[in-house]
Amino acid sequence: MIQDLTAAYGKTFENELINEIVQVGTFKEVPEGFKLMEIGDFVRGMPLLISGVIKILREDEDGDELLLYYLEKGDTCSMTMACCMGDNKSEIRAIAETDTKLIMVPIQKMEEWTTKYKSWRNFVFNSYHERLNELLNTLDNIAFQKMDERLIGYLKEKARVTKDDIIHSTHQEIAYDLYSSRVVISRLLKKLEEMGKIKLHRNYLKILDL
Amino acid sequence: MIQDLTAAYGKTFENELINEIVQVGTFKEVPEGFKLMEIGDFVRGMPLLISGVIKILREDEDGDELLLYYLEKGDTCSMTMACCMGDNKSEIRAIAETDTKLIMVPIQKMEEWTTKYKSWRNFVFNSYHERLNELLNTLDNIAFQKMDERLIGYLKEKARVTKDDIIHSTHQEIAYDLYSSRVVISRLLKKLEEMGKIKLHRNYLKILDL
DNA sequence: CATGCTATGTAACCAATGTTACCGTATAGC
DNA sequence: GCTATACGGTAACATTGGTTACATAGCATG
Repeated sequence: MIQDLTAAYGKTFENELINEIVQVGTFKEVPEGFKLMEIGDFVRGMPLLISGVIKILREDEDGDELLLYYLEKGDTCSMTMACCMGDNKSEIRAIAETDTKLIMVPIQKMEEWTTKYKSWRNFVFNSYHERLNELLNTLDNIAFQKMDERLIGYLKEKARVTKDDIIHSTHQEIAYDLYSSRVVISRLLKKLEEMGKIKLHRNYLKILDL
Repeated sequence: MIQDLTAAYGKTFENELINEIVQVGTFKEVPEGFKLMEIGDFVRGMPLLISGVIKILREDEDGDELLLYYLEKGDTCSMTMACCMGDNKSEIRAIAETDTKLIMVPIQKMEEWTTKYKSWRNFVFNSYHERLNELLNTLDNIAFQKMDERLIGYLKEKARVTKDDIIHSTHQEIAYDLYSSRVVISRLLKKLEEMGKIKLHRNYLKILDL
């Protein structure tokens, strides 16, 4: 655990803090598809990502969801922090997009470390900052872009975080993430294929030139 | 200035901090419609609202805008804080929705006070927290609601922050805030009037029963 | 290979929203 | 009062995206 932590956070945190994290943190390894957090769950701990990717989703009243953004190595979930100060209920759903390693830190330590370690304070501020920008970016996409542009952006982003030009998703899964319907996504994907930007297959698609 | 500050922030900050704010802060009084911050502007200071309402807008590449949320007494702009840690350029536009009093604090003090005052730290965290939730809320509205629901929400929220059941806006102005077009808004407002929910007039409308 | 399930393709249709155009009316400034 | 302008009403139409329905193709399983 300490090697993982140092590899991912050695430049962010001083050794003393790394040691404290090792003392109180719990190491977790979860497979792709694992649900780390559900809307309405009590937030018991704060996740520090070591490796892998987590996707953060928001849900409407009918249970249909919308991808907000991905968390990657060195990230944490500001929503979690925000929840720690509010009613402690999660506003979002978190699902492992790939196999993921992370460390859970009890939320009680947050306040303590904020006073004690400058590096922790900076980390927390930076996390808020980054998440605020991610959210602003997501908002831009949804408010200002049409579905075809959103789809292209989605494919690019997914390829980036998974480091794979092949997107292992069905049209239905893509539709869920974009808060759209399968038929619409199939339609648009077909157009992208006709334009030579992607190649469609069953259960996956390959990005050629987006 | 010190009376205003104490009235708005006396419960939030200790006296010592209030005194520091008085030392380094600049009192500002701006009229309705005044542009406090433009996208791309360098962020020189952090605003602490004393009274009035400020609306925060986001813009697409064509210059069309979208209302994100309102800032009220006791609020500050987390975006500003976020900007202080990044490239210092504002991501948003800020316009006084009503006559507004505020205090500008140099951004250099942020870091210093974060170390020195627990109340300041809490204030900053709370601001981030609130703004993150506001943004999430805005996102919900845009992603999950139809224009008629968004319009109703807009009218309610505007009535709330201005403490006035009469909305002093033209249809065009409402359309700008909602990132829509005048014709669409006129159409929907007419429907709301037919349902007896509002009464339309030139340059203003009255909320009857939303 | 037969069966059945899942994923995808596609047409036809509908609803919401945006666009263009044109009109009448209120109002401010003269 | 006259006139220019801003504001609002409305019709006609285009576009986007969502819905329903059904066909076909791939693939796993026995």
